[in-house]
Amino acid sequence: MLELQRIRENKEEVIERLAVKNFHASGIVDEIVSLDQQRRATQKLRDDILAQSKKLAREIGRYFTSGEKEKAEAVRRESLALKEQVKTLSDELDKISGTLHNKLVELPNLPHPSVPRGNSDADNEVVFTEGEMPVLPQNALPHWELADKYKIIDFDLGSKVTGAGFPFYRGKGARLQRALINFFLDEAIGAGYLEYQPPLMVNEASGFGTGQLPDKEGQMYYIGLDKLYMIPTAEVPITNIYRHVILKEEDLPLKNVAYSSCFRREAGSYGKDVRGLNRLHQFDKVEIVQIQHPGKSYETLEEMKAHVAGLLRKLELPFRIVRLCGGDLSFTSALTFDFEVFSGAQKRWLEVSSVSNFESYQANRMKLRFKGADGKTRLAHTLNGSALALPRIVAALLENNQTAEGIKIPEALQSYTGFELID
RNA sequence: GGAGAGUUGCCGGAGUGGUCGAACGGGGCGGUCUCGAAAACCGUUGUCCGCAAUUGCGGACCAAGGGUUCGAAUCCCUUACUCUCCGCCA
Repeated sequence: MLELQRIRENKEEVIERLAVKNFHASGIVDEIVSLDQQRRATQKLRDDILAQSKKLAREIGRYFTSGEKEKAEAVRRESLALKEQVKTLSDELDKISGTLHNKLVELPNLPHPSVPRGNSDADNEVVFTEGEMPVLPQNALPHWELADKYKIIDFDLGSKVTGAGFPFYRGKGARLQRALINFFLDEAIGAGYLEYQPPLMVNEASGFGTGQLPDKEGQMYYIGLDKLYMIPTAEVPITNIYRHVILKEEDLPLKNVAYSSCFRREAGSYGKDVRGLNRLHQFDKVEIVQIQHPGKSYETLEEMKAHVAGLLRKLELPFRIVRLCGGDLSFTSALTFDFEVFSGAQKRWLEVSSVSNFESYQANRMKLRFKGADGKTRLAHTLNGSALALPRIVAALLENNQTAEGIKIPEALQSYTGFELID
């Protein structure tokens, strides 16, 4: 949620910046500014009458205690008239505030000035590339065939037991999952992150806090009986730890890491994008989250990028970093860098991480603040990044490391898997 | 799932209709004292909104939401959560 003051004071800039996200904001911004004016005027009216009414109530109290019942009765009648007015004005104020809030929540976050214009992932800007492209033989297999060949992932069995997009990992496939999770967690802990194991379901307030609700309601699994949402990422529970919290400035930055399964309905996905491990309804991910001082959040974004790059380097995967264009940027993000690994047999780049700065957008929704040295309370900045999501890493590892003898496990991972080869 | 009790400020904990934003204790911050520290003593201590904008004024907030009343932390209703006992259970 954008800060009202910012909209009020920089109306034109807000409209221009949102245009980069292909969001036409002029109408709604005008409405917001006008609703805000109405709200303030109405509150002034109500508060004045309320103050008067409080004064009378105290007077009645005093007359009662001193036994002057007739005087009390007279003032009571006077006060009764005010009551109606207060009620009317309060209802009006609630209505205006509610509408204002609903409008405010419809506005996406402002993109950072460095975000390029564009409509889709085709317009994203490649900012960095590293690693050697795999040279595979003509008959190289895509990962879903390798998974089947070595009997390490069973998609059909998942379909039978649950549905499409819920695979079983088996034998060395299952161990590889565990190894990656532990490797990613250990790396994050080494970089100063505190490990959490979060709940896999969250309530509505948490879904709202990080911005999944109401925007992406249809993308989450919902347990109606208990009104709980399956988490699409650990970002949701981990960031919401700080909902309605005022931190101390010296506590910043807070660095948390969590492994969790993630659940996504992925309504509307189709085709080669969903083949094999490319897109699943349930997958595993290690997520890093930071709460940072507004003046330092972009340094932190760089630090998080460096962390993710380090992981891919250790896994010996060729990768590139992409700056998302306005059209591809999420609703809540100000600046996002995607990490993509090259999957040799599919011959395509697969997104394995998304590192974002949300500035104060999520913090404003969940009222996450910190008290500065000057005693003033300000919104903090929130950031998060996948470090990393497993399925596409596994896809790239399988495809890129396939040999006649089997699939080679990168050295950094061998102490975690306990084997060097999947055969 | 059944029965009962509870949810108050940074923490503990009073307060059952009338200046209660809230006693008292602890903690934090500032000061006195001291070479310094401790102790003691004094003062101070939340968040949000609005008006005026230099210190000022008004309103809201005692789990959340609604109701009764001139007036509610205090009474009523709904929801959430916590605790105790029983049941069930990894």
